[in-house]
Amino acid sequence: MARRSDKRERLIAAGCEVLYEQGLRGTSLADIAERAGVPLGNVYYYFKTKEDLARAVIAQRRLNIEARSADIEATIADPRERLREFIRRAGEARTQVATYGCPYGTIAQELGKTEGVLATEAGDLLRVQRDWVAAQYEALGLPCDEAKIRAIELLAAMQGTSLLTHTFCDASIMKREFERLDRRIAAQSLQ
Amino acid sequence: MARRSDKRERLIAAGCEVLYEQGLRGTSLADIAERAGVPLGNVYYYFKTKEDLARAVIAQRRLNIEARSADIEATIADPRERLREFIRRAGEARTQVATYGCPYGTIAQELGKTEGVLATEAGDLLRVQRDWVAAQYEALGLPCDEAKIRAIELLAAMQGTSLLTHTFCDASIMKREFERLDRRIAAQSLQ
DNA sequence: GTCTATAACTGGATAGAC
DNA sequence: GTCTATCCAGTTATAGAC
Repeated sequence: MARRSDKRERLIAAGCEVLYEQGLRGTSLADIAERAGVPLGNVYYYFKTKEDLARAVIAQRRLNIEARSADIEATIADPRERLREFIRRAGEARTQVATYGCPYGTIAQELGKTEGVLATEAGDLLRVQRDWVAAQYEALGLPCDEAKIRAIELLAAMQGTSLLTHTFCDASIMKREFERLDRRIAAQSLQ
Repeated sequence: MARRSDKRERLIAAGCEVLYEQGLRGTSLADIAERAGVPLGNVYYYFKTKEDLARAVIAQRRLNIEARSADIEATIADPRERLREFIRRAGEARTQVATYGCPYGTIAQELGKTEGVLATEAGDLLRVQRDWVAAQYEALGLPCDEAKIRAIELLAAMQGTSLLTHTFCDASIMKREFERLDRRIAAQSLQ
């Protein structure tokens, strides 16, 4: 009867967690199956290959990013305040970041090295954020090129801070630097 | 007669390359042995385990960092100019960074996720750079705490830029952002 | 649709000849 | 010291019973 089950969703959710914690190469399908409470062999009914599951996990992460952006857009009208909220929300994850790194940056970096196909989709996780940030800068009156440059500058600061926060296992780094970024945005003149 | 051979050095050199290109988890001992021109089984005469070889590779990277710092110190007296030279030299690798990421940041991030023992030693690659940069800021008259904060801020900008350069495979990002950092240092007032 | 058993393969590590 | 052959554990993936 092709009755529905939530196994597929559970596998994706578990995959999100474990891939974040251990990276793709450090994770076996058995790890994911166990976390999801699904027998190993059953995974292949829902996903043709490990790469296929990874792709679904990345797609889910992307949906999360887009949902967050949409939520900020729906509740805040001023582009500058939107950027500040974007920074503030990212900064909330600092305890997790200190343990596992940025969920988007770490996967983009790991997969960017070798996994040809997945590299692009993982990179999109940063690309969509760059585009959204750039759109806010444009809305603030910057020309398209300059907006994109500023977006990269902001994302780079966030990603680099996350990397050091992770490497030094020190959430206070992220707290301080993200507050600095917030102040910079608040005060920034956009000639 | 225990005659010397350069096999150990070749293995470390090959390991430096391959680990940078593929990450630790993406690299087999066979990969390294092949690149070094050493039979697989022979690797174990020089290194007890794969982790042991990785540790030697990281130690080599650290020596490279320290040699570069020492060289800058020996040729440039002014701390501000030393920092600018530090940024300039790092920026020279931008083509490689666009392909494989920062050799220090990527390994720190990968090993920081799971490898307990190696994580610390990989993290040291960034720690020694932070300390050296902080020492230059101190020499410029900043108190110890503030110098450390500025060092983290600078390294974060460099690391984040490297990550985006890698993810977007675009060396021009690194060129532009590192030049910006250089100008910022040159103009920075240190009250 | 679900699950067990297992095939096929990869990769770290060792034994032992030379 | 050097190298070949091989063991063994873990992992992806499949076959086939239920």
